[in-house]
Amino acid sequence: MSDAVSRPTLEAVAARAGVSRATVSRVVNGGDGVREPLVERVRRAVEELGYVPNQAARSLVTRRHDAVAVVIAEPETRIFTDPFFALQLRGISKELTAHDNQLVLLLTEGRDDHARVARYLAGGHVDGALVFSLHLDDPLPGLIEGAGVPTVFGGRPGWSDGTDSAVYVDCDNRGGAEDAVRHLVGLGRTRIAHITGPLDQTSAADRLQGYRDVMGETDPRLVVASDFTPTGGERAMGELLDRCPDVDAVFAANDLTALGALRVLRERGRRVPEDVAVIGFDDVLPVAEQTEPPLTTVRQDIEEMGRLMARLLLSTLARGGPATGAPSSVVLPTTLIRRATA
Amino acid sequence: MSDAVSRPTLEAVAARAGVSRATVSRVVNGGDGVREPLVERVRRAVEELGYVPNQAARSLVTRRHDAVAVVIAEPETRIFTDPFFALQLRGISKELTAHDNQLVLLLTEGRDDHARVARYLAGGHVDGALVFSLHLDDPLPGLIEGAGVPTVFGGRPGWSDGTDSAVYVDCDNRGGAEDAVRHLVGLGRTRIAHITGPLDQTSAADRLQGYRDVMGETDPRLVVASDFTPTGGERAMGELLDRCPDVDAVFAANDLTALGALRVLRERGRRVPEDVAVIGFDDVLPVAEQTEPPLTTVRQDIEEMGRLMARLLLSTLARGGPATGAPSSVVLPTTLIRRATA
DNA sequence: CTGAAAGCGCTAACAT
DNA sequence: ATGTTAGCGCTTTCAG
Repeated sequence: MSDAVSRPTLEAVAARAGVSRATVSRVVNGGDGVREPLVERVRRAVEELGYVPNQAARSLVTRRHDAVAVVIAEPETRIFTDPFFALQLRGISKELTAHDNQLVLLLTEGRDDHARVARYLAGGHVDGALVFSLHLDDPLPGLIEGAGVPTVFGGRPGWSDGTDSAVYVDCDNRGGAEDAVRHLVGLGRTRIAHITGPLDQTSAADRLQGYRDVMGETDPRLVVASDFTPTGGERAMGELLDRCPDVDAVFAANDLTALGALRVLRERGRRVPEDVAVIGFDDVLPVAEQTEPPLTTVRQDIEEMGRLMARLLLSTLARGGPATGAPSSVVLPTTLIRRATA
Repeated sequence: MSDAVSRPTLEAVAARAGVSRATVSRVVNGGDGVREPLVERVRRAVEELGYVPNQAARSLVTRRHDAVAVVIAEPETRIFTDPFFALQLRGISKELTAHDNQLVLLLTEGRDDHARVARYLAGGHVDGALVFSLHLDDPLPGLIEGAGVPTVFGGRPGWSDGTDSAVYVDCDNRGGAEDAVRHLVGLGRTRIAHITGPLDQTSAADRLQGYRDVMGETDPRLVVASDFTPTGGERAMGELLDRCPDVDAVFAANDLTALGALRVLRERGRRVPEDVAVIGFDDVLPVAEQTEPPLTTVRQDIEEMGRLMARLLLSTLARGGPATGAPSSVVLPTTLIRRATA
């Protein structure tokens, strides 16, 4: 009820414990250099008064907030279809929590929101930022750079300038794609198609590159662009069947796309994997395990990537700025998970 | 880069504009009671220096943070399967953003995290809280009550004491369920089953109640408990078919459950809706529109519920505490969306 | 309408 | 090892 008024201050605790504010502060912040009996007395006073430090006052002097922003700049509705973000968020949340940091979520709905986000980051409300889903033409990285906030990106950023300086966590999209396609080749398939993701994202572009690495020059009609969604996958698969009725394998850019593709294949009476083998990417369990038949896919450890991003950022912050031997980007390996579709 | 050091202060702006700190503060906070020429001068100084107010310093004196916590206490993995939370988050985010408030996300993974959340809320880091997914035996509401932070709940809380005081936003689960079942009855179905959600959540309990309202006394074997997940829906549908092979309609507690049920029905060779009609609940588009056949379901406006929760909380905060004519809970209507399964 | 001054609650030198 | 003191950057009376 009437709380704000009555919150005890350091002063109050000090009075109660019969010590100075400084001593209480020391105890509250770890208790180093304070003798045991005093520590004990202060602890009790804190307990009795239900003292909780005022974060604003603390931040004002330490210039730290123990909070990091998570910026999700997905203009489209993918966030709401793909468990990807939720998983990543969970990893981030776990890691931040373990280090007593708070997660400030910044969702952007479009260009208009970019300025707001930039302003917020520049405002020094948070110690750092974790940024997702950049597209090639995204103005956000520039704005963030300008804000001067330590940042780790989720997925390799695609813009050209200053690429080296950007720290990111990604999975080996290209290598994973190569594995997938090689597997298809090993199965004896010869008309192997690829349904891409949005090619203005590096993850999609890299997977396409992996496909090309293995396939070399192929019938260009075997590559059809899509957008990481089930509906997009359906449309693309439809086109594919129309253009190349003899297709005998499909590497879909992600599991959701594969889901759509499977649906169309079934509708059109193609047996999977007998007539057409299918491989996805991500291994988002609720999707991949539940398709019919269960999806063979390239697994990336999404939650771990989230955790890693947070860890990287926190370690950067701990070193006091990106200057001191900044940690570098991490690219995690992928694994091909064989289920029933290939 | 080296930013924190160089961030200009009110003082700097004041100096540049040739006025006092107080005047700058007034202008920055709306400019009431400052004459136009001065306002203009100050604005320019702010612009030129790129001044951004220090939130910590401001909070220290105003005792406001312009931030609210969103607590998602979903012990299970539902968050990562069901677009429900993402949609709600989006609604909340939009509303908060519109009022210059920040969203602090608190994800809890289990009982251990409860204390942490309670401590955080009690710590006065945020002005209020939006809390989700309470189960009947959840200790969180009590802890939150204790923290003395204005709170709005997502979904009717189920615990018995002090229920009246809790403000929540929910949809008319019972009424929606009644509509669904009545529709099934109108279709001439007589063996209408219900696959429930987790009955320790009021949303699931209320939907079951709605089913009972219409069905009255029925074969108890027609009601089978589940958990809002596709896998749960599969299992439940399987049991149902074993126990009551003559079932001719199913009202599933949510769309994901319906998804699982549809899968099993297809596997077992039952035609939908000819042999068995199916209705879901939620109308989460990516799910409901994409089932085979498209799902008839009870729609609730999830994003709007999120927006409403935020609006309610903010208005409470604006009035300066829950005391002054606190806004009361809101229950939104539902609509039956007829697609192909019933 | 504007300025001067007093803190908000805390940490971090600096003394002791 | 503990206490004293000086702010962190801002808002808000209170004078003028």
